[in-house]
Amino acid sequence: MRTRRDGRERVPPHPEVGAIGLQQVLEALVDPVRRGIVAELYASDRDISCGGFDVPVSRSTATHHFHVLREAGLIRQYYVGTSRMNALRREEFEAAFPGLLPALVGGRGRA
Amino acid sequence: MRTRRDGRERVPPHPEVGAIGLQQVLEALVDPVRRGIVAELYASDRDISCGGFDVPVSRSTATHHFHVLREAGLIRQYYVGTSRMNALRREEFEAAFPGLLPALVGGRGRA
DNA sequence: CCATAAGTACGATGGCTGTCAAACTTTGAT
DNA sequence: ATCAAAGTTTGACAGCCATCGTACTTATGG
Repeated sequence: MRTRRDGRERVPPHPEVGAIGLQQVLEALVDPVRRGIVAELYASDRDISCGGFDVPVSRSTATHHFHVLREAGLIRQYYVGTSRMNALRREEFEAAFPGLLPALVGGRGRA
Repeated sequence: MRTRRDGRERVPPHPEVGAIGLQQVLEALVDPVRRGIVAELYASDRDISCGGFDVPVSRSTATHHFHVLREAGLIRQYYVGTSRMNALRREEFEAAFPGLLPALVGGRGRA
């Protein structure tokens, strides 16, 4: 279905990575749960549904984290059936913040 | 003087960078005031006293920020007279967290 | 049509932390 | 000896945010 009862789009808008500041990105990635989500996506070559992550929080909290990550330009979300898929915005993000993702969720350096 | 009334050393101990986790580092660098301090040190080729930074907070708050940065292994502090000098632990930190400092306080990428 | 699966939205809550002012300490200069 | 400069420490406070449970929505399968 295209429109919903409350009028909101089912897939919320994604900001352009170029319009996002480093502060917002850091506030997103300082949370270990969110960093874990991004790390899983970074290490994977395919998109992952919200329920497909190994997160130690409730579903509603997980939704909150995905929201923050989306608003920070780190992930793109789209629906497949009832599942919401998450894709890492790799190249866009790397262009805007060079070296940041590798340094934070790449394998090199201390954890 | 070497020992103080309360017995504490005037220069508190500095942790080894190898004993610090990424989580602690990010919690230190997510604060814009602290990131500004580190950015000033990163762009400078000499150490800077606590009062020599351009920070928009009170002295006691600044002290708190320097404390956090020191505990996160980002700076080394030593006294010169009444002034407390701050040195960026550049190489040590780069070895432990490759690329992180340049990505966060280096000039490249979005602010 | 009904049940189930997968998320979302909303309110409430608890803990953390950045902030400041005030009092204090140490050092250096007069 | 005093005084000023530079930081520190402590306590208090306000705002934020991660978390959860509950209720709700949407889509799919029988």
